[in-house]
Amino acid sequence: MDDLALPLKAIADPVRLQILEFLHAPVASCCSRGDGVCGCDFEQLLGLSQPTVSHHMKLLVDAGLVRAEKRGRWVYYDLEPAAFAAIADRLARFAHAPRRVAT
Amino acid sequence: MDDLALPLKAIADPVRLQILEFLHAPVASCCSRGDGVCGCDFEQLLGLSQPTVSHHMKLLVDAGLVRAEKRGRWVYYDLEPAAFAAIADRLARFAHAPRRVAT
DNA sequence: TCGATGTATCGATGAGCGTCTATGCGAGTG
DNA sequence: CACTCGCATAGACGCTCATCGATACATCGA
Repeated sequence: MDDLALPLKAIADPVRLQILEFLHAPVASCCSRGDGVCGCDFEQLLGLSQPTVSHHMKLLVDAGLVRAEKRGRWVYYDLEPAAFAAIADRLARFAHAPRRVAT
Repeated sequence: MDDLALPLKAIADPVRLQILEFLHAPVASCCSRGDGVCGCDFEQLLGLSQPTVSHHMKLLVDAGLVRAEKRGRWVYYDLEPAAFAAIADRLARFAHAPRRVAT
């Protein structure tokens, strides 16, 4: 119920949605390797400053939606599929309404 | 992509999540009838003022998540199952990552 | 060891949002 | 018709958040 608000708030932002889309299907990258996306790519992709990108990444990681792995000087990001599956399930419940009015 | 932000922002709030939960499985109501929930019920359920409740309802309706039907003096609210199914599908995509890095 | 580079943190600022009180509108009820 | 009641709107206040520049930290290469 309430724990849904945290990850949903993290997703409910155009910038972070774009980040998730890119993590889901990455395109060109300066130092990505196929098993993760380098953080420096987002700076150019989103047209935002580096601190802002770092801020959004922290939110996504704290919400459990994205996994961050530090490899040497870079940080590689990847989606956390289980988190999205859980949220999707919770929302799908509203699509199958029991609609019984108790007294 | 971006059209997801609007409904997600509407859901990503503890108060509105509680409203959705109640619409999904209503309990006691002063004037509900089984095919919708009277707006006056939320005021007491949420412990918020009437204008605040009206504000949240407007957000949910504008996001296409809730349907409002005016019957006489009251307004009855109901979930819009298709909207939640669509959002759940979009989020479920992130749980099934293609993970192909194009150049 | 020193400089370069990627990232995180700090402080400030401006916009957006949730909440309230006060008020207006519409529809029943006496 | 006048009054009541449910709901919507307007304006204001406080808080959160997205964003930036400046700076600190960490790691790699020369």
